[in-house]
Amino acid sequence: MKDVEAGPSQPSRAGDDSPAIAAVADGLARAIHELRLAPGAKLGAEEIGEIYGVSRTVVRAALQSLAHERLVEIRRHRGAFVSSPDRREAAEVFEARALLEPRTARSAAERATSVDVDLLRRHIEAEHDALDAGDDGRALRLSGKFHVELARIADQQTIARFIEALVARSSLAIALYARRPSARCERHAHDALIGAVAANDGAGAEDLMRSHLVDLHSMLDLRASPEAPKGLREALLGD
Amino acid sequence: MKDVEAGPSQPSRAGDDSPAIAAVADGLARAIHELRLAPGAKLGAEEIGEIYGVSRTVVRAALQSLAHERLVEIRRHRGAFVSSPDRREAAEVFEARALLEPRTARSAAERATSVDVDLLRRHIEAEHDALDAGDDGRALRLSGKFHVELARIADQQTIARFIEALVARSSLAIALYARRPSARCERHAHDALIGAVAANDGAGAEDLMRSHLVDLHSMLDLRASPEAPKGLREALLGD
DNA sequence: CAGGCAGCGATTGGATGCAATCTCGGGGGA
DNA sequence: TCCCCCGAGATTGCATCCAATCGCTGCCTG
Repeated sequence: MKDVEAGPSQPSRAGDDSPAIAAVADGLARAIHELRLAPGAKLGAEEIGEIYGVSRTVVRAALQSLAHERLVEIRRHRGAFVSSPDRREAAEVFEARALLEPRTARSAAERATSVDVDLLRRHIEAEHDALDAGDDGRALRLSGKFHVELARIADQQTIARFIEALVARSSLAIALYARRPSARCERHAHDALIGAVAANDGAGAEDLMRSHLVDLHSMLDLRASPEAPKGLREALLGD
Repeated sequence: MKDVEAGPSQPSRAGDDSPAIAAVADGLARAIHELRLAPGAKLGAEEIGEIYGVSRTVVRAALQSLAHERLVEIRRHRGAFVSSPDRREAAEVFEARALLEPRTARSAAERATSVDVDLLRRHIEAEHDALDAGDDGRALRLSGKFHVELARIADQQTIARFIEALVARSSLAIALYARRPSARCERHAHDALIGAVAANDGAGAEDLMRSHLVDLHSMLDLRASPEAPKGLREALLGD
Protein backbone atom coordinates (compact mmCIF):
# COMPACT_ATOMS: atom_id res chain seq x y z
CA MET A 1 0.00 0.00 0.00
CA LYS A 2 2.83 2.28 0.73
CA ASP A 3 3.72 2.31 -2.94
CA VAL A 4 0.29 3.67 -3.59
CA GLU A 5 0.55 6.11 -0.74
CA ALA A 6 3.70 7.67 -2.03
CA GLY A 7 2.69 7.00 -5.56
CA PRO A 8 4.97 5.91 -8.35
CA SER A 9 5.54 9.51 -9.17
CA GLN A 10 5.92 12.54 -6.98
CA PRO A 11 6.91 15.31 -9.34
CA SER A 12 5.00 17.69 -7.15
CA ARG A 13 8.03 19.39 -5.72
CA ALA A 14 10.78 16.87 -6.17
CA GLY A 15 12.40 18.78 -8.97
CA ASP A 16 11.98 22.24 -7.61
CA ASP A 17 12.25 22.90 -3.95
CA SER A 18 14.88 21.75 -1.58
CA PRO A 19 14.17 18.46 0.21
CA ALA A 20 13.46 20.15 3.52
CA ILE A 21 11.06 22.61 1.94
CA ALA A 22 9.42 19.86 -0.08
CA ALA A 23 8.97 17.73 3.02
CA VAL A 24 7.20 20.49 4.91
CA ALA A 25 5.09 21.50 1.93
CA ASP A 26 4.17 17.92 1.22
CA GLY A 27 3.21 17.25 4.82
CA LEU A 28 1.04 20.33 4.96
CA ALA A 29 -0.47 19.61 1.56
CA ARG A 30 -1.34 16.11 2.61
CA ALA A 31 -2.92 17.32 5.83
CA ILE A 32 -4.97 19.84 3.93
CA HIS A 33 -5.90 17.32 1.31
CA GLU A 34 -7.10 14.91 3.96
CA LEU A 35 -9.03 17.70 5.65
CA ARG A 36 -7.08 17.24 8.84
CA LEU A 37 -6.49 20.93 8.49
CA ALA A 38 -9.80 22.65 7.98
CA PRO A 39 -10.21 25.66 5.70
CA GLY A 40 -9.39 28.82 7.59
CA ALA A 41 -7.02 27.13 10.02
CA LYS A 42 -4.08 29.27 10.98
CA LEU A 43 -0.65 28.01 10.04
CA GLY A 44 1.79 29.62 12.42
CA ALA A 45 5.30 29.61 11.05
CA GLU A 46 6.96 29.13 14.39
CA GLU A 47 4.75 26.23 15.35
CA ILE A 48 5.18 24.40 12.07
CA GLY A 49 8.90 24.90 12.20
CA GLU A 50 8.98 23.37 15.64
CA ILE A 51 6.94 20.40 14.52
CA TYR A 52 9.09 19.62 11.53
CA GLY A 53 12.32 20.58 13.22
CA VAL A 54 13.23 23.25 10.72
CA SER A 55 13.62 26.98 10.79
CA ARG A 56 11.04 29.54 9.86
CA THR A 57 12.87 30.15 6.63
CA VAL A 58 12.03 26.71 5.37
CA VAL A 59 8.47 26.89 6.63
CA ARG A 60 8.08 30.20 4.95
CA ALA A 61 9.25 28.84 1.61
CA ALA A 62 6.91 25.88 1.94
CA LEU A 63 3.98 28.12 2.76
CA GLN A 64 4.72 30.34 -0.19
CA SER A 65 4.83 27.31 -2.41
CA LEU A 66 1.45 26.21 -1.15
CA ALA A 67 0.14 29.73 -1.46
CA HIS A 68 1.07 29.66 -5.10
CA GLU A 69 -1.13 26.63 -5.54
CA ARG A 70 -3.89 28.50 -3.76
CA LEU A 71 -3.96 25.91 -1.03
CA VAL A 72 -3.04 28.42 1.64
CA GLU A 73 -3.57 32.12 1.76
CA ILE A 74 -0.91 34.44 3.10
CA ARG A 75 -2.01 37.80 4.43
CA ARG A 76 0.68 40.35 5.08
CA HIS A 77 1.72 40.53 8.69
CA ARG A 78 -1.13 38.24 9.58
CA GLY A 79 0.16 34.83 8.75
CA ALA A 80 -0.81 31.88 6.60
CA PHE A 81 -4.19 30.20 6.69
CA VAL A 82 -5.65 27.21 4.95
CA SER A 83 -7.44 28.64 1.97
CA SER A 84 -11.20 28.69 2.13
CA PRO A 85 -12.39 29.27 -1.39
CA ASP A 86 -15.72 30.98 -1.79
CA ARG A 87 -18.43 29.42 -3.92
CA ARG A 88 -17.30 31.31 -6.96
CA GLU A 89 -13.77 29.97 -6.74
CA ALA A 90 -15.05 26.49 -6.08
CA ALA A 91 -17.21 26.67 -9.17
CA GLU A 92 -14.25 27.87 -11.19
CA VAL A 93 -12.20 24.92 -10.06
CA PHE A 94 -14.79 22.53 -11.39
CA GLU A 95 -15.12 24.48 -14.61
CA ALA A 96 -11.40 24.13 -15.16
CA ARG A 97 -11.51 20.44 -14.37
CA ALA A 98 -14.37 20.01 -16.81
CA LEU A 99 -12.19 21.51 -19.52
CA LEU A 100 -9.06 19.54 -18.74
CA GLU A 101 -9.95 16.14 -17.46
CA PRO A 102 -12.31 14.53 -19.98
CA ARG A 103 -9.92 14.90 -22.88
CA THR A 104 -7.06 13.87 -20.67
CA ALA A 105 -8.95 10.76 -19.63
CA ARG A 106 -9.43 9.94 -23.29
CA SER A 107 -5.71 10.20 -23.93
CA ALA A 108 -5.00 8.12 -20.87
CA ALA A 109 -7.36 5.39 -22.01
CA GLU A 110 -5.82 5.36 -25.45
CA ARG A 111 -2.29 5.16 -24.13
CA ALA A 112 -2.75 2.98 -21.06
CA THR A 113 -0.71 -0.18 -20.81
CA SER A 114 -1.33 -3.11 -18.54
CA VAL A 115 1.05 -1.77 -15.90
CA ASP A 116 -0.85 1.50 -15.92
CA VAL A 117 -4.13 -0.34 -15.41
CA ASP A 118 -2.58 -2.35 -12.59
CA LEU A 119 -1.44 0.84 -10.94
CA LEU A 120 -4.92 2.29 -11.17
CA ARG A 121 -6.44 -0.89 -9.80
CA ARG A 122 -4.13 -0.86 -6.81
CA HIS A 123 -5.08 2.75 -6.35
CA ILE A 124 -8.76 1.96 -6.30
CA GLU A 125 -8.13 -0.87 -3.92
CA ALA A 126 -6.36 1.41 -1.47
CA GLU A 127 -9.17 3.90 -1.85
CA HIS A 128 -11.76 1.27 -1.04
CA ASP A 129 -9.72 0.08 1.92
CA ALA A 130 -9.57 3.59 3.29
CA LEU A 131 -13.31 4.00 2.82
CA ASP A 132 -14.04 0.72 4.55
CA ALA A 133 -11.69 1.66 7.35
CA GLY A 134 -13.66 4.84 7.82
CA ASP A 135 -10.69 7.01 7.00
CA ASP A 136 -12.59 9.44 4.84
CA GLY A 137 -9.72 11.86 4.66
CA ARG A 138 -7.33 9.37 3.16
CA ALA A 139 -10.01 8.10 0.84
CA LEU A 140 -10.60 11.61 -0.39
CA ARG A 141 -6.92 12.19 -0.99
CA LEU A 142 -6.48 8.91 -2.80
CA SER A 143 -9.54 9.63 -4.85
CA GLY A 144 -7.95 12.85 -5.98
CA LYS A 145 -4.66 11.15 -6.65
CA PHE A 146 -6.51 8.83 -8.98
CA HIS A 147 -7.33 11.75 -11.23
CA VAL A 148 -3.75 12.96 -11.15
CA GLU A 149 -2.47 9.51 -11.98
CA LEU A 150 -4.80 9.37 -14.94
CA ALA A 151 -3.37 12.59 -16.28
CA ARG A 152 0.10 11.19 -15.82
CA ILE A 153 -0.80 8.07 -17.75
CA ALA A 154 -1.96 10.40 -20.48
CA ASP A 155 1.68 11.50 -20.56
CA GLN A 156 0.80 15.11 -19.92
CA GLN A 157 2.95 16.36 -17.10
CA THR A 158 1.90 19.95 -17.49
CA ILE A 159 -1.78 19.16 -17.40
CA ALA A 160 -1.18 16.66 -14.61
CA ARG A 161 0.27 19.43 -12.52
CA PHE A 162 -2.72 21.64 -13.13
CA ILE A 163 -5.05 18.83 -12.26
CA GLU A 164 -3.09 18.21 -9.11
CA ALA A 165 -3.68 21.76 -7.97
CA LEU A 166 -7.33 21.64 -8.99
CA VAL A 167 -7.92 18.39 -7.18
CA ALA A 168 -6.39 19.76 -4.03
CA ARG A 169 -8.64 22.78 -4.16
CA SER A 170 -11.57 20.52 -4.86
CA SER A 171 -10.96 18.93 -1.49
CA LEU A 172 -11.34 22.31 0.12
CA ALA A 173 -14.49 22.97 -1.84
CA ILE A 174 -15.90 19.64 -0.77
CA ALA A 175 -15.05 20.35 2.83
CA LEU A 176 -16.86 23.65 2.68
CA TYR A 177 -19.82 23.05 0.44
CA ALA A 178 -20.58 19.33 0.30
CA ARG A 179 -24.23 18.58 0.87
CA ARG A 180 -23.39 15.19 2.30
CA PRO A 181 -19.96 14.11 3.40
CA SER A 182 -20.36 10.84 1.59
CA ALA A 183 -17.93 10.25 -1.21
CA ARG A 184 -19.22 6.79 -1.90
CA CYS A 185 -20.48 7.46 -5.38
CA GLU A 186 -16.89 7.98 -6.47
CA ARG A 187 -16.45 4.27 -6.06
CA HIS A 188 -18.56 3.35 -9.04
CA ALA A 189 -17.36 6.23 -11.13
CA HIS A 190 -13.73 5.31 -10.67
CA ASP A 191 -14.43 1.65 -11.22
CA ALA A 192 -16.18 2.44 -14.47
CA LEU A 193 -13.34 4.67 -15.53
CA ILE A 194 -10.84 1.93 -14.94
CA GLY A 195 -12.93 -0.35 -17.06
CA ALA A 196 -12.85 2.05 -19.97
CA VAL A 197 -9.16 2.62 -19.54
CA ALA A 198 -8.43 -1.08 -19.42
CA ALA A 199 -10.40 -1.52 -22.63
CA ASN A 200 -8.55 1.39 -24.23
CA ASP A 201 -11.93 2.96 -24.81
CA GLY A 202 -11.00 6.59 -25.19
CA ALA A 203 -14.43 7.92 -25.99
CA GLY A 204 -15.95 5.98 -23.14
CA ALA A 205 -13.41 7.24 -20.68
CA GLU A 206 -14.00 10.79 -21.82
CA ASP A 207 -17.74 10.48 -21.33
CA LEU A 208 -17.37 8.77 -17.98
CA MET A 209 -15.02 11.43 -16.75
CA ARG A 210 -17.33 14.16 -17.91
CA SER A 211 -20.30 12.75 -16.08
CA HIS A 212 -18.16 11.97 -13.07
CA LEU A 213 -17.17 15.61 -12.85
CA VAL A 214 -20.75 16.69 -13.26
CA ASP A 215 -21.68 14.41 -10.40
CA LEU A 216 -18.93 15.82 -8.23
CA HIS A 217 -19.97 19.34 -9.05
CA SER A 218 -23.62 18.69 -8.37
CA MET A 219 -22.71 17.14 -5.07
CA LEU A 220 -21.79 20.62 -3.89
CA ASP A 221 -24.05 23.46 -2.98
CA LEU A 222 -22.47 26.32 -4.86
CA ARG A 223 -25.43 28.62 -5.21
CA ALA A 224 -25.88 31.97 -3.64
CA SER A 225 -23.93 33.75 -0.98
CA PRO A 226 -20.22 33.22 -0.52
CA GLU A 227 -20.28 33.89 3.19
CA ALA A 228 -24.00 34.28 3.88
CA PRO A 229 -24.04 36.67 6.79
CA LYS A 230 -27.29 38.04 5.40
CA GLY A 231 -29.12 38.81 8.59
CA LEU A 232 -28.17 38.26 12.14
CA ARG A 233 -31.75 37.30 12.79
CA GLU A 234 -31.94 34.49 10.24
CA ALA A 235 -28.43 33.41 11.02
CA LEU A 236 -29.25 32.92 14.66
CA LEU A 237 -32.84 31.80 14.43
CA GLY A 238 -32.49 29.70 11.32
CA ASP A 239 -30.56 26.79 12.66
CA MET B 1 -0.48 52.95 -23.08
CA LYS B 2 0.57 52.56 -19.54
CA ASP B 3 -2.85 51.32 -18.65
CA VAL B 4 -2.39 48.58 -21.17
CA GLU B 5 1.13 47.91 -20.03
CA ALA B 6 0.16 47.31 -16.47
CA GLY B 7 -3.20 46.02 -17.50
CA PRO B 8 -6.46 46.60 -15.69
CA SER B 9 -5.78 43.58 -13.62
CA GLN B 10 -2.61 42.19 -12.15
CA PRO B 11 -3.75 39.39 -9.90
CA SER B 12 -0.55 37.57 -10.71
CA ARG B 13 1.01 38.04 -7.33
CA ALA B 14 -0.83 40.99 -5.89
CA GLY B 15 -2.76 38.89 -3.46
CA ASP B 16 -0.05 36.52 -2.49
CA ASP B 17 3.49 37.66 -2.20
CA SER B 18 4.81 40.65 -0.40
CA PRO B 19 5.17 43.82 -2.50
CA ALA B 20 8.95 43.60 -2.61
CA ILE B 21 8.87 39.97 -3.67
CA ALA B 22 6.14 40.66 -6.19
CA ALA B 23 8.13 43.53 -7.67
CA VAL B 24 11.21 41.42 -8.22
CA ALA B 25 9.23 38.46 -9.52
CA ASP B 26 7.25 40.68 -11.82
CA GLY B 27 10.33 42.39 -13.18
CA LEU B 28 12.02 39.10 -13.86
CA ALA B 29 8.88 37.59 -15.33
CA ARG B 30 8.49 40.54 -17.66
CA ALA B 31 12.11 40.31 -18.76
CA ILE B 32 11.70 36.62 -19.44
CA HIS B 33 8.43 37.15 -21.20
CA GLU B 34 10.00 39.76 -23.46
CA LEU B 35 12.92 37.45 -24.12
CA ARG B 36 15.36 39.97 -22.75
CA LEU B 37 16.47 37.07 -20.62
CA ALA B 38 17.15 34.13 -22.87
CA PRO B 39 16.39 30.57 -21.84
CA GLY B 40 19.28 29.15 -19.90
CA ALA B 41 20.47 32.50 -18.61
CA LYS B 42 21.82 32.37 -15.09
CA LEU B 43 20.01 34.38 -12.48
CA GLY B 44 22.49 35.14 -9.73
CA ALA B 45 20.75 35.95 -6.51
CA GLU B 46 23.31 38.45 -5.35
CA GLU B 47 23.30 40.34 -8.64
CA ILE B 48 19.53 40.54 -8.83
CA GLY B 49 19.35 41.70 -5.25
CA GLU B 50 21.80 44.46 -6.01
CA ILE B 51 19.82 45.54 -9.05
CA TYR B 52 16.53 45.74 -7.25
CA GLY B 53 18.02 47.00 -4.01
CA VAL B 54 16.73 44.15 -1.90
CA SER B 55 18.26 41.32 0.01
CA ARG B 56 18.84 37.86 -1.26
CA THR B 57 15.99 36.66 0.89
CA VAL B 58 13.54 38.56 -1.25
CA VAL B 59 15.23 37.54 -4.47
CA ARG B 60 15.16 33.97 -3.34
CA ALA B 61 11.43 34.09 -2.67
CA ALA B 62 10.81 35.68 -6.04
CA LEU B 63 12.88 33.04 -7.80
CA GLN B 64 11.04 30.27 -6.01
CA SER B 65 7.77 31.80 -7.05
CA LEU B 66 8.89 31.87 -10.66
CA ALA B 67 10.25 28.37 -10.35
CA HIS B 68 6.84 27.22 -9.29
CA GLU B 69 5.44 28.60 -12.54
CA ARG B 70 8.19 26.73 -14.37
CA LEU B 71 9.59 29.99 -15.69
CA VAL B 72 12.91 29.49 -13.97
CA GLU B 73 14.61 26.32 -12.90
CA ILE B 74 16.41 26.09 -9.59
CA ARG B 75 19.14 23.53 -9.26
CA ARG B 76 20.34 22.82 -5.79
CA HIS B 77 23.50 24.65 -4.92
CA ARG B 78 23.83 25.71 -8.52
CA GLY B 79 21.54 28.65 -8.79
CA ALA B 80 18.52 29.72 -10.78
CA PHE B 81 18.34 29.73 -14.56
CA VAL B 82 15.74 30.82 -17.02
CA SER B 83 13.87 27.67 -17.88
CA SER B 84 14.53 26.19 -21.27
CA PRO B 85 11.75 23.72 -21.91
CA ASP B 86 12.52 20.82 -24.18
CA ARG B 87 10.31 20.10 -27.15
CA ARG B 88 8.20 17.71 -25.15
CA GLU B 89 7.39 20.32 -22.54
CA ALA B 90 6.74 22.89 -25.22
CA ALA B 91 4.31 20.55 -26.93
CA GLU B 92 2.57 19.91 -23.63
CA VAL B 93 2.11 23.62 -23.11
CA PHE B 94 0.29 23.93 -26.38
CA GLU B 95 -1.78 20.84 -25.69
CA ALA B 96 -2.93 22.40 -22.46
CA ARG B 97 -3.70 25.67 -24.16
CA ALA B 98 -5.69 23.83 -26.79
CA LEU B 99 -7.83 22.35 -24.04
CA LEU B 100 -8.36 25.53 -22.10
CA GLU B 101 -8.46 28.48 -24.42
CA PRO B 102 -11.06 27.74 -27.10
CA ARG B 103 -13.87 27.18 -24.64
CA THR B 104 -12.69 30.11 -22.62
CA ALA B 105 -12.73 32.31 -25.70
CA ARG B 106 -16.31 31.22 -26.28
CA SER B 107 -17.31 32.23 -22.78
CA ALA B 108 -15.48 35.52 -23.18
CA ALA B 109 -17.29 36.27 -26.41
CA GLU B 110 -20.64 35.46 -24.85
CA ARG B 111 -20.03 37.60 -21.82
CA ALA B 112 -18.07 40.50 -23.30
CA THR B 113 -19.40 43.98 -22.82
CA SER B 114 -18.46 47.09 -24.74
CA VAL B 115 -15.87 48.08 -22.17
CA ASP B 116 -14.27 44.66 -22.49
CA VAL B 117 -14.10 45.05 -26.24
CA ASP B 118 -12.60 48.49 -25.85
CA LEU B 119 -9.97 47.08 -23.57
CA LEU B 120 -9.09 44.41 -26.07
CA ARG B 121 -8.93 46.95 -28.86
CA ARG B 122 -6.55 49.12 -26.91
CA HIS B 123 -4.54 46.02 -26.27
CA ILE B 124 -4.30 45.18 -29.93
CA GLU B 125 -3.39 48.75 -30.68
CA ALA B 126 -0.50 48.66 -28.26
CA GLU B 127 0.57 45.35 -29.70
CA HIS B 128 0.58 46.78 -33.21
CA ASP B 129 2.50 49.82 -32.03
CA ALA B 130 5.14 47.63 -30.47
CA LEU B 131 5.41 45.58 -33.63
CA ASP B 132 5.73 48.68 -35.79
CA ALA B 133 8.34 50.04 -33.42
CA GLY B 134 10.31 46.88 -33.88
CA ASP B 135 10.03 45.99 -30.23
CA ASP B 136 9.33 42.33 -30.81
CA GLY B 137 9.76 41.46 -27.18
CA ARG B 138 7.06 43.80 -26.00
CA ALA B 139 4.82 42.75 -28.84
CA LEU B 140 5.21 39.14 -27.81
CA ARG B 141 4.41 39.92 -24.21
CA LEU B 142 1.37 41.98 -25.12
CA SER B 143 0.23 39.28 -27.46
CA GLY B 144 0.29 36.85 -24.60
CA LYS B 145 -1.46 39.26 -22.31
CA PHE B 146 -4.25 39.39 -24.86
CA HIS B 147 -4.98 35.75 -24.23
CA VAL B 148 -4.92 36.23 -20.49
CA GLU B 149 -7.24 39.20 -20.76
CA LEU B 150 -9.64 37.12 -22.78
CA ALA B 151 -9.74 34.52 -20.03
CA ARG B 152 -10.38 37.24 -17.53
CA ILE B 153 -13.27 38.60 -19.56
CA ALA B 154 -14.63 35.08 -19.50
CA ASP B 155 -14.78 35.61 -15.74
CA GLN B 156 -12.60 32.63 -15.02
CA GLN B 157 -9.84 33.68 -12.70
CA THR B 158 -8.59 30.18 -12.11
CA ILE B 159 -8.31 29.37 -15.79
CA ALA B 160 -6.88 32.81 -16.43
CA ARG B 161 -4.08 32.04 -14.05
CA PHE B 162 -3.32 28.78 -15.78
CA ILE B 163 -3.33 30.50 -19.13
CA GLU B 164 -1.02 33.14 -17.76
CA ALA B 165 1.53 30.51 -16.85
CA LEU B 166 1.08 28.69 -20.13
CA VAL B 167 1.48 31.86 -22.15
CA ALA B 168 4.67 32.70 -20.35
CA ARG B 169 6.10 29.30 -21.09
CA SER B 170 4.93 29.65 -24.67
CA SER B 171 7.24 32.61 -24.96
CA LEU B 172 10.13 30.42 -23.97
CA ALA B 173 9.06 27.78 -26.44
CA ILE B 174 8.85 30.36 -29.18
CA ALA B 175 12.29 31.66 -28.32
CA LEU B 176 13.73 28.19 -28.54
CA TYR B 177 11.86 26.52 -31.35
CA ALA B 178 10.33 29.18 -33.60
CA ARG B 179 11.03 28.53 -37.24
CA ARG B 180 10.84 32.24 -37.96
CA PRO B 181 10.95 34.94 -35.34
CA SER B 182 8.03 36.68 -37.02
CA ALA B 183 4.92 36.97 -34.94
CA ARG B 184 3.09 38.92 -37.56
CA CYS B 185 0.40 36.39 -38.23
CA GLU B 186 -0.90 36.97 -34.72
CA ARG B 187 -2.09 40.31 -35.92
CA HIS B 188 -4.87 38.94 -38.06
CA ALA B 189 -5.76 36.19 -35.63
CA HIS B 190 -6.21 38.59 -32.76
CA ASP B 191 -8.09 41.04 -34.93
CA ALA B 192 -10.47 38.31 -36.01
CA LEU B 193 -10.92 37.22 -32.43
CA ILE B 194 -11.84 40.70 -31.38
CA GLY B 195 -14.38 40.78 -34.14
CA ALA B 196 -16.05 37.63 -32.88
CA VAL B 197 -15.94 38.84 -29.31
CA ALA B 198 -17.45 42.20 -30.25
CA ALA B 199 -20.25 40.37 -32.04
CA ASN B 200 -20.77 38.08 -29.04
CA ASP B 201 -20.19 35.20 -31.42
CA GLY B 202 -19.17 32.48 -29.00
CA ALA B 203 -18.89 29.66 -31.49
CA GLY B 204 -16.89 31.85 -33.85
CA ALA B 205 -14.51 32.91 -31.13
CA GLU B 206 -14.01 29.30 -30.11
CA ASP B 207 -13.16 28.25 -33.65
CA LEU B 208 -10.91 31.22 -34.20
CA MET B 209 -9.03 30.54 -31.02
CA ARG B 210 -8.65 26.90 -31.88
CA SER B 211 -7.17 27.63 -35.26
CA HIS B 212 -5.06 30.40 -33.82
CA LEU B 213 -3.51 27.97 -31.39
CA VAL B 214 -2.95 25.45 -34.15
CA ASP B 215 -1.16 28.15 -36.11
CA LEU B 216 0.98 29.04 -33.13
CA HIS B 217 1.83 25.42 -32.53
CA SER B 218 2.68 24.76 -36.14
CA MET B 219 4.89 27.80 -36.16
CA LEU B 220 7.25 25.87 -33.94
CA ASP B 221 9.53 23.03 -34.82
CA LEU B 222 8.78 20.55 -32.09
CA ARG B 223 9.79 17.36 -33.84
CA ALA B 224 12.80 15.21 -33.22
CA SER B 225 15.70 16.00 -30.98
CA PRO B 226 14.79 17.15 -27.53
CA GLU B 227 17.74 19.46 -27.32
CA ALA B 228 21.08 20.49 -28.74
CA PRO B 229 19.80 23.49 -30.65
CA LYS B 230 22.85 25.60 -30.14
CA GLY B 231 25.53 25.08 -27.55
CA LEU B 232 27.48 21.93 -27.11
CA ARG B 233 27.59 22.75 -23.49
CA GLU B 234 23.88 22.32 -22.77
CA ALA B 235 23.65 19.42 -25.18
CA LEU B 236 26.22 17.40 -23.34
CA LEU B 237 25.43 18.49 -19.83
CA GLY B 238 21.97 17.21 -20.43
CA ASP B 239 18.59 18.60 -19.57
C1' DC C 1 51.08 15.08 -22.89
C1' DA C 2 46.48 13.60 -21.18
C1' DG C 3 43.67 12.38 -17.29
C1' DG C 4 42.58 12.48 -12.45
C1' DC C 5 42.46 14.77 -8.00
C1' DA C 6 42.92 17.93 -4.28
C1' DG C 7 42.55 22.85 -2.60
C1' DC C 8 40.42 27.26 -3.10
C1' DG C 9 37.07 30.77 -4.30
C1' DA C 10 32.42 31.71 -5.08
C1' DT C 11 27.65 30.98 -4.56
C1' DT C 12 23.78 29.06 -2.51
C1' DG C 13 20.95 27.16 1.54
C1' DG C 14 19.47 27.82 6.03
C1' DA C 15 19.33 29.87 10.88
C1' DT C 16 19.20 33.65 13.80
C1' DG C 17 18.24 38.62 15.12
C1' DC C 18 15.95 43.00 14.80
C1' DA C 19 12.40 46.21 13.22
C1' DA C 20 7.50 46.68 11.71
C1' DT C 21 2.87 45.42 12.01
C1' DC C 22 -1.28 43.16 13.69
C1' DT C 23 -4.23 41.20 17.54
C1' DC C 24 -6.03 41.32 21.94
C1' DG C 25 -7.12 43.14 26.39
C1' DG C 26 -7.96 47.09 29.58
C1' DG C 27 -9.24 51.80 30.61
C1' DG C 28 -11.48 56.13 29.71
C1' DG C 29 -15.22 58.74 27.82
C1' DA C 30 -19.98 59.45 25.91
C1' DT D 1 -23.79 50.16 29.53
C1' DC D 2 -21.59 50.42 25.19
C1' DC D 3 -18.08 52.09 22.18
C1' DC D 4 -13.58 53.87 21.09
C1' DC D 5 -8.78 54.31 21.89
C1' DC D 6 -4.37 52.73 23.13
C1' DG D 7 -0.54 49.89 25.01
C1' DA D 8 1.59 45.21 25.58
C1' DG D 9 2.38 40.78 23.57
C1' DA D 10 3.05 38.09 19.81
C1' DT D 11 3.99 37.17 15.01
C1' DT D 12 5.57 38.19 10.66
C1' DG D 13 8.97 40.31 7.17
C1' DC D 14 13.40 41.20 6.00
C1' DA D 15 18.49 41.69 6.47
C1' DT D 16 22.60 39.85 7.98
C1' DC D 17 25.52 35.91 9.07
C1' DC D 18 27.52 31.16 9.03
C1' DA D 19 27.90 26.62 7.08
C1' DA D 20 27.52 23.40 3.03
C1' DT D 21 28.18 22.45 -1.68
C1' DC D 22 29.72 23.25 -6.45
C1' DG D 23 32.92 24.84 -10.19
C1' DC D 24 37.49 25.88 -11.32
C1' DT D 25 42.52 26.13 -11.29
C1' DG D 26 46.73 24.08 -10.57
C1' DC D 27 49.47 20.10 -9.58
C1' DC D 28 50.60 15.42 -9.72
C1' DT D 29 50.77 10.93 -11.82
C1' DG D 30 50.55 7.44 -15.54
